[in-house]
Amino acid sequence: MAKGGRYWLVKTEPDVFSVEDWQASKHQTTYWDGVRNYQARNFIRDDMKIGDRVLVYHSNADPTAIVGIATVVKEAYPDHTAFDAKDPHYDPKSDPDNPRWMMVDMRLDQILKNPLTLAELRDTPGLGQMELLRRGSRLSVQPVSATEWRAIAKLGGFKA
DNA sequence: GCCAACGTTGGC
DNA sequence: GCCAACGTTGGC
Repeated sequence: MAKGGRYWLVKTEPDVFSVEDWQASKHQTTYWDGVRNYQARNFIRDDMKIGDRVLVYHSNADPTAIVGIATVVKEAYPDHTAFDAKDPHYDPKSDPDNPRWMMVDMRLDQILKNPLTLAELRDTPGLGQMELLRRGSRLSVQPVSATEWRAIAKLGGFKA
């Protein structure tokens, strides 16, 4: 893994694709489709690199929590689900010759034994600046600082 | 370029 | 299920 890699957090709704679903997938690897927000797309397209580490967050869940950690294993390529009229994330404005939406592949490394709930994260000193905790934050792919990553690793009992 | 209307996200 | 916050669309 490249040193100096970046850290990220991605959201998923467990009713749609849970960390358990992910673990059951081949080689614990999946493509991260369905991102339909330009800011998140830009992170995927421009900044996510092989070896970057990723926090996996369950949104619209009970409880909402960081539930796992993952690693980027393939860099940005077109999100083909945008071209599929039957796909829930279909976007007729994404032209296959000039794709609007991108995705990366990620491998799930670990499901946390103790999920870190949103409430718990809010109570953790040093995480005040985290994008996830910002009021009204909706970014589904967001950067995490090295400091935040270390604090969360300590809380979650995984190696930073 | 402004901004109202609309659709979506996501915590609670 | 509610609803606040947000992003996008489209009329002007």
